[in-house]
Amino acid sequence: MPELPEVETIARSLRNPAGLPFDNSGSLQTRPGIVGRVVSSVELLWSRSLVTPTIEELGSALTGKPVTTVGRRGKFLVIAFEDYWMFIHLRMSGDLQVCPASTTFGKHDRLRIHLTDGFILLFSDPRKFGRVWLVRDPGEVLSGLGPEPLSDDFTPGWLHQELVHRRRQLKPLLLDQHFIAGLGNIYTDEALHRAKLHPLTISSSINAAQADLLWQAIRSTLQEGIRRNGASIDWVYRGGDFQNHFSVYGRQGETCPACGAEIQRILVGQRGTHFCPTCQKIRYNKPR
DNA sequence: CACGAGACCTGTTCGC
DNA sequence: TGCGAACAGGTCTCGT
Repeated sequence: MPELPEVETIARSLRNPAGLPFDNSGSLQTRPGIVGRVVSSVELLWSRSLVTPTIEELGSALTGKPVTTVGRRGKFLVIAFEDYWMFIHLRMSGDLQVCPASTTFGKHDRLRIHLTDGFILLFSDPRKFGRVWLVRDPGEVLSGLGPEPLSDDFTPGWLHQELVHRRRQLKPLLLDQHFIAGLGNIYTDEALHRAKLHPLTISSSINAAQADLLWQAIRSTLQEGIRRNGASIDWVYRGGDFQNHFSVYGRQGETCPACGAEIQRILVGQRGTHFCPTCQKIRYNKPR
């Protein structure tokens, strides 16, 4: 489910003392933030959800400790304590929310962190792909991640150099978290459409102007996703709105909003890939 | 180095 | 209605 904008939305809601008022649907209560709240106990319901340390060590490390800050790095949620960093990756189907302590167990609950003033931080995950780490050194989990696409480290010049430096198809390259941290299947397809680049274009063929367009497309797509509180599709609903503004993702057979041509769906590296065959043509600028 | 296939998982939707 | 297949927002590992 979650890519950068969805994780950012969750991080903001956990940071906001009043909870984030997602939208006007009425189906979501505002959820209180967790910064400053103190851990009273932890429960692990699916052992593989916790990578490190053991659940006993997790409990003794955190009991009595307040949450100091909440953030995000790539698709990782970051929950900081005095001497420890907790990282949570939601993978395909994970979710993180704050519930009243009286909330009964859900079928998909994986980790419950009880807080002293009547709330539980609940990690749930139907598909069990999500993972939680508690470490003293953040590099243990985050080393190897590419730059944050919304940070100042990420520039058109850097992007062009890195694209030309490799010889890979754009779609799998943009999905590679070592290259850029945070893009997933939805936002990659949407960004490539905005940049008018075919997903199978070889990265080394991109010129500076195209790299500049791609840079802008990545930034604007992610920013719009965040502004709309992320995208929610299928049975996992979290209040985001971006799913109603997709240009290509999941729209195979429908018309391109830019040109009216029929959106195509192909498989690239086992991932469904959506694009407009008219707007996004492969051009070889540097054929070899 | 780059790519494809398989693994890890459960739930929903689609096609016959 | 039933049932198997296909598909799902992610990432890792292995073989070529």
